[in-house]
Amino acid sequence: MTSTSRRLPGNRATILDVAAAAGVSRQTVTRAMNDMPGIRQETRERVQELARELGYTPSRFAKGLVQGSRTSVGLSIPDLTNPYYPAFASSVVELATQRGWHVVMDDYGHGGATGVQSVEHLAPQVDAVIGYLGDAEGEAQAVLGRRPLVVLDQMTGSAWGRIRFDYDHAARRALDYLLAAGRRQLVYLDAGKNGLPSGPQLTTGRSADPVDRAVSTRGQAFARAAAAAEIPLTIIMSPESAAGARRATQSVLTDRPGIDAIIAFNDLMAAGALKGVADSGRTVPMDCAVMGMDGIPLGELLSPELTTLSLDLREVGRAAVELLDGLLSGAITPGGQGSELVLCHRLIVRQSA
Amino acid sequence: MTSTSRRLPGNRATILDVAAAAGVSRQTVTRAMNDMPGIRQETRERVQELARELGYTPSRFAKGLVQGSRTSVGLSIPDLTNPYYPAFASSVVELATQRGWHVVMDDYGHGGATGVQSVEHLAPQVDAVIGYLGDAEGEAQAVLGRRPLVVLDQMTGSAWGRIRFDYDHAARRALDYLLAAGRRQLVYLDAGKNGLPSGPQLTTGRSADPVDRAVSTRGQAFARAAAAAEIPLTIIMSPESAAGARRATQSVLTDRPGIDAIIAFNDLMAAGALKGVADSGRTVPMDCAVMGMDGIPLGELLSPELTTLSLDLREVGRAAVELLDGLLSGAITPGGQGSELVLCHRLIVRQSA
DNA sequence: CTGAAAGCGCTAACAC
DNA sequence: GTGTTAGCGCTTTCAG
Repeated sequence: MTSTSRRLPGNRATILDVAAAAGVSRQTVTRAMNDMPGIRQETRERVQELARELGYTPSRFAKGLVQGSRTSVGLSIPDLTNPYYPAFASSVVELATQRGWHVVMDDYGHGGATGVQSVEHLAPQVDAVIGYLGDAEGEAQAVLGRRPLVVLDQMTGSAWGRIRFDYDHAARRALDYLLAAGRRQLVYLDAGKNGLPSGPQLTTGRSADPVDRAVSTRGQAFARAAAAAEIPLTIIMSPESAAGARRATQSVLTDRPGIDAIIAFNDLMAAGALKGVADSGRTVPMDCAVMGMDGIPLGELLSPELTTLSLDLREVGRAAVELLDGLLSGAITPGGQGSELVLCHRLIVRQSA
Repeated sequence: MTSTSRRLPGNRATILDVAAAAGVSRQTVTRAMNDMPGIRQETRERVQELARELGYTPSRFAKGLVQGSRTSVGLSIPDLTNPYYPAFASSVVELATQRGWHVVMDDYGHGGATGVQSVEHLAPQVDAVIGYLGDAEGEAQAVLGRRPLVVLDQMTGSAWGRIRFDYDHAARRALDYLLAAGRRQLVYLDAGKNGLPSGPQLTTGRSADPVDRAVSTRGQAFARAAAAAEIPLTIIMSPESAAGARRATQSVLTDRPGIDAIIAFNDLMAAGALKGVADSGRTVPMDCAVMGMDGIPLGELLSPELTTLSLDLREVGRAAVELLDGLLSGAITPGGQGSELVLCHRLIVRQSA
């Protein structure tokens, strides 16, 4: 039996085991392990060697308890599979790391979990949460108690920090551009549950009639903008995926051959729409323009390259981290100055529109 | 001064503060907070109310110390910006969550950090690490001591668990396919530092001459396969990005107009190569085939859709998590049965080759 | 139903 | 240089 196989997996060695093995006090072990002064080099090395043999690893809990550890922030994300989120996460992780924070990631979309459940999962482990929680029914801030929560793209709820996007601005920019380019038969390809192949269609415009509840916040902004511009806008629903968008696009193009512009809920769906338009034998942008929303790098790789309402995800990540930083330090108070930010999309014209 | 503003941000309320405020013992507070039996409903509610007002949150360190918390695993990733990694991470997070594990994510690519540094960063916070560490010079397993490390795509080092990819197999499959399709002038577009616009080129094949050190593991596998098939293969280097690959492709196509197939280091670079070929006025796949490697969803969104050596990232994630699970439970021992897995790529023929 | 005591593993402060 | 003491905030065990 070697010294390394002495203990069972669950039975981790403690500082006392090392101290006993080395015939020193636990304090000496601490000094050796943390490269602290006031210990003879020889002792230090002997203790470190023993620690390694015993497989000793300081308990992060005991250490955290006595030292107060680095702050760790939870990052709650609905779907890492949509390139939007990793791009955002990448930025958050980078900036958090710069501040010495740890990031605990939760991708909650898989098991059909909700944003609030994700926060509940993260809560015991973190000092704060940044997240895209969806339109949470539950109260995520309450779960966190006194620890700050920064939510993105959410209107309701009582999160301490909030980052919103000005979809009305984006919709106006998009419509202005498309209209100026002579587009007249516009479709908004929305993300939603009831996305049957020939799903529900809903036309608005030339009036300020309230839009169907199923329509997303983004879709509603476009409906408002269309109404204001007095042009009709057909809203169709599809699952939030490229494949879903492709099918929905094929189907709407069959139903309404005159369509000359499609605005998609996000870039991923726009990529699907691009395919769908091509499937129908049409050319983008000549026969039909396609516009995305998000500004993820993917857009530049498509052919034709995607015209999109871009968000600069590095800036969004920076905004979230800085807002959280302010909340954590007390420089920003919940509901106070700077606790709510509104970011605007920028229209990036490439080839697809 | 309200009761909620009583304490400073750093000065978190402890269980004793709540107990004092409620006029009960700390044990009663514990019972109230954790929904344990043996407490009157009225007392429970009163304590919970007070706790909320004081912004009391149980210290995760104290709790972990006494209870031994959920295992938390570090996920070390070089670059969330390459869609390959989030696809992998997504799978790992999902499966880890199913097991009740937490995932601490570290995207170490930004600040020019190395994989070993990433592990050092993660180490105080986690019970194990899964990671793409690159070809680490340092010894990451040593940093973790007795806690398991599972590395992917790494030949050297003494990680307890290892998942490798059979690049020789992949290279043979690719070359067989391309050769059968009549391709004769092949280029391997490798990822590497010295990727000048008209960077170093290196031709191999018809002999088993050892390949330049700068060439990646993947590139070397292709060089071996080309030598075995006795066909020449030109290896060029480019930065590991779509933009870099695009430039490198343009430049090699100018230098060597006869090229009829490009195999890229990964799908992201293949996307760039697609653009580069188009830039040069050629058509894919007629004039020049393009083949990627990874099998990320992006490939299906490109035009033409990318033919690629695909890996099924959900399976890779599953393999990593299951290997770690075995290591954690002792079912798999370092260096023993099942501690090293080799996964094979599958050729997915779409449109680009 | 509630309280008091003990101790998780570690480090800070002070002895020796 | 090294050891001793105290205590971080919580839950477990055992008394009341």
